[in-house]
Order: sequence, then C-alpha cells, then structure tokens
Amino acid sequence: MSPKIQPRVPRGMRDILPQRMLQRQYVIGEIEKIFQRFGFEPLQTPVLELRETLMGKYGEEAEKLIYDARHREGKEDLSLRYDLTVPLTRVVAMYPELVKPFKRYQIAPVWRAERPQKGRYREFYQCDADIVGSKSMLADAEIVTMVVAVLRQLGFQSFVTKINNRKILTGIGQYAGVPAERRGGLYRAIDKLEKIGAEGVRAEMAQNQIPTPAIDKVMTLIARPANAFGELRELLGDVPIAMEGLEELKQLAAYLDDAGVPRANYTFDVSLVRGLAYYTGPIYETIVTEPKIGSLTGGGRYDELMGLFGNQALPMTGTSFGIERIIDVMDELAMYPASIGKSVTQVLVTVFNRDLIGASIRLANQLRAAGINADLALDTEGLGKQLKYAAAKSIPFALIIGPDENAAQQATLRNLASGEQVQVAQDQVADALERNLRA
RNA sequence: GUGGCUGUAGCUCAAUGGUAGAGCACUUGACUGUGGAUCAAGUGGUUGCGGGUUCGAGCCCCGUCAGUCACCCCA
Repeated sequence: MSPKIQPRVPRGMRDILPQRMLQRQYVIGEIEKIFQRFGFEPLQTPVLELRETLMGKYGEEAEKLIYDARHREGKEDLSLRYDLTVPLTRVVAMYPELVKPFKRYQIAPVWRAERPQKGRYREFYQCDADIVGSKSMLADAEIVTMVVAVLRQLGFQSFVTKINNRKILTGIGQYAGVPAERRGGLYRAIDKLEKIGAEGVRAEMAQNQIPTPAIDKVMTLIARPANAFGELRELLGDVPIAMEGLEELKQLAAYLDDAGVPRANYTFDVSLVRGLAYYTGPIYETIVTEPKIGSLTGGGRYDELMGLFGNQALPMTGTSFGIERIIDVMDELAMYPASIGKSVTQVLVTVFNRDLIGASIRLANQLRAAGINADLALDTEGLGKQLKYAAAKSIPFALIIGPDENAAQQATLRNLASGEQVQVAQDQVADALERNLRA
C-alpha cells in the first residue's frame, strides 16, 4: 500500500456537491430552454483537442493558459479545450454537409490555467450558442436578443449588454495613426475606461508607448462611449473600415428594436474591446451593475477563424455565458425560485422493523411507479434516526408503516416541516402524496 | 505571471514564545412507534505541509501547498 495521501482537488478546481448541483442544473436548464426556443441544437465535442487545433487561435497571452494533456504512450499532442468556439469551427470544417446556417449550443467545461480568484476557476462551464454561415446582422441581433432573453428568464433585472464593433476599433487605430504593433496596447487601455477613467486611460496609453497626438485623437473619440456614435460618424468619415462597422451597428440596432429588446438592456459602447484575438465584427458583453462581478456573457462575430483550418471561412457569430459567475451573482442576490428544493427526493419510506421491510419496499416502489421520487430507509435502526435522516436531507415527507397501519392496510404520511400526519390507505399513498406536494 | 493578506475541531473563530479553547454541528441519554425545542454528558486537533531559531513554537524565520485580494488577463 502506498502511504496515505490528503484528499484534495487540483488548484482552481472544485467538487460540486448535490445541493449545489441542483442550483446549477436549474440555471443550465433555463439557459438551454431559451437556446432551444431560438432554434439552436445541442452539440458535444471531446474535452481534448489536438494541440494544433487550438494553437494560433487565441493570441499569445491566452495560449500560455492552455493545459496540455498526453497519454504516456500517446503519439498525439493533446490539449484540454480552452473554449467551445474553436472546437465548433473544427466541427464545421470537418462536416461540410451540416445544413447552414448551422445553429448549435454547447454547455460544457473548459480549462484555463489562470490564477484562481473568486468567480474565476481553472475548470469552469461555458454555455455557448453560435450561428455559422450567416453574414447578416440579423444573426448578431438574434444572439443579442437571446442573451437578453436568457438573463431575464433567470430573473436578472439590472443588466446591460454592451455592443461595439472590432471594425470601429480598427478604424480608431487607423484614424489616430497608431502603428499596428501598438494597437493591442491601445485597445487594452481603451477597455479600462470605465474602470480607471479617462485620465487613467491616457496614462495607460502613454505607458503602452502610444504617441501623444494619437492619444489625444483617440480620447476625443471615446470620451462619451455610450453616445458617441453620431460624432464618430463625422470624425471617422474618411476611415472606410470604421464606417463599415458603424453601418453594421446601425442595422443591428434596427433589428433589436424590431425584436422588442428593451432599451435599458443594451447599449452601444466604443470602449468595449474583449480579449480574444479572433473577433472581426460586432462584439458584445453583458455586465450586471449590482453586484459588480465582471461580465456574465461575452461574444462576437469571428468571420475569419475557420479559415485557419484551410477551408473557405464561413462567417460565424455567437456568445458565451459564464455560468460560474451567473451562479455566484444569483447566490448573492438569492435569485433561485422556491421550487428548487434542497433535495430532489419527495418522500422517505421508513422501515419499521424486519417484519415490515417487505411492506415498505412494496410501497416505495409503488410510489416510484407513480412518478414520485421516493427514498427507502436501508436499515431498521429506529424511526427516530430515519426521520432525522429525512430532516437532515430536507426531504419534505416521511411515510411510516408500523404494525398497526399495516394490519389495517394503511400508512402514516408525515409532513416533516409541519409535523402533521394523516392516515392513508396503502393503495392511495401516491394520490395523497401528490395532493400534499402540491399544497 | 507579479505583489499583499490568510491558513487552529466538520463550520465560524479564540489562545503576551510556556500543558490548544469556545459557540454551533455531531454522538449518547432525559423521551422504548416520530426529526426539530430544552437540559446533561461525550467524541473530535501531529495548529495546511516541510525545515530552521529557541530550554520551549499555533505564535518568530525560510521554503512549499492552498485560499483570497489587487494587478496581468478573462467567463
């Protein structure tokens, strides 16, 4: 035998115990429902991808966070997937026969070797929905409409989806005359506008070696991020890529309006950047204003990504929900409906003594056949212990079949919360329980 | 990846360098066909791990692991 080792999980990863799983399943279920309502269908892919599939897609910084995995005798270089988007492009490249536009959703764990923090883990779930094969801004509008629908379905009130366009950001860089190799620093600085303010952004740009005249030009463009689009149109009139981006957002806005998306739930914001390298068009990100925990969703259009597989690139757009953060926020705001109990079990069928085990087994399975979630006590250590077990697990009802009840073909149904008990005929316990569960 | 803070019973936390404690939880009993309330008793710790200083370390020093916060980045 090897020496005893401490039970623990890898850094930044965690177990999710049953009570918490019920909350997760609720959140995932609600998201999935809305995905399907918008015509998306499920997809599953391996947690491991060939390393070459992932490399060169996310940018240099992000790629350092990719986990490598390899079997001792394996001949393939493998990596744990970093997101669900690149695997999607791989799937679309592999199966050209998929009907376009291809709309899929995928809810699955991804891995990033970041330094763990609250709401940030090394293994976490993403809920992605993407549309492949449509250049139309209607595809982007559908995504944003769905993002808002999902968050409202989960009960969020005060949130806003920020929308921008990479083409506008590219245009700003061109307009200000920032050299291409400094653009990354430029955009990262712009992204911090809300966090560190205009002066902070100036300082950040200076530190990123953006020439002072360029800083001045950029700052006039992003001074009022949410309302600046009219001014942008005037100032960027000679920058074709920027005008293209503005035109796209105008179209997107019209579609969102037609979809009836509440104005309070989205805004156009030139200071939105987003990290991933592959975005090419509209980008979106949702933040909840209270409490502040960063973004809950993020996405955008990435029309060139698939081209990296040597195929003709199909235009793609989509979004990702950060379910870990959504759950953290929902915890903090106590947003779960009362219908999510602490247990899925609806009744504990107790076992009175050895002679009555058979009666309890029969009743438990009779309840299960009637569609009721019934747990069965596994030993006869005494009713007290069994009721204590039921209470500890928050099981709402207990069924007691003692000698007296059984002789009369009856059973005692006890409500653990109220302590009320009723006698029920044994062939009617399912009906009685259903009535009580509804009450 | 950089810097700060933290790590003591299942949980929340105490303990001027001098024999590790409380509340809650748990077990048992008062209550032999019934959980929660009250009362009583009891179990529970190589103080995250490994070194060092010291007559003596939970406390001081170094390392390491984990959590957390701010950066970097990001869901």
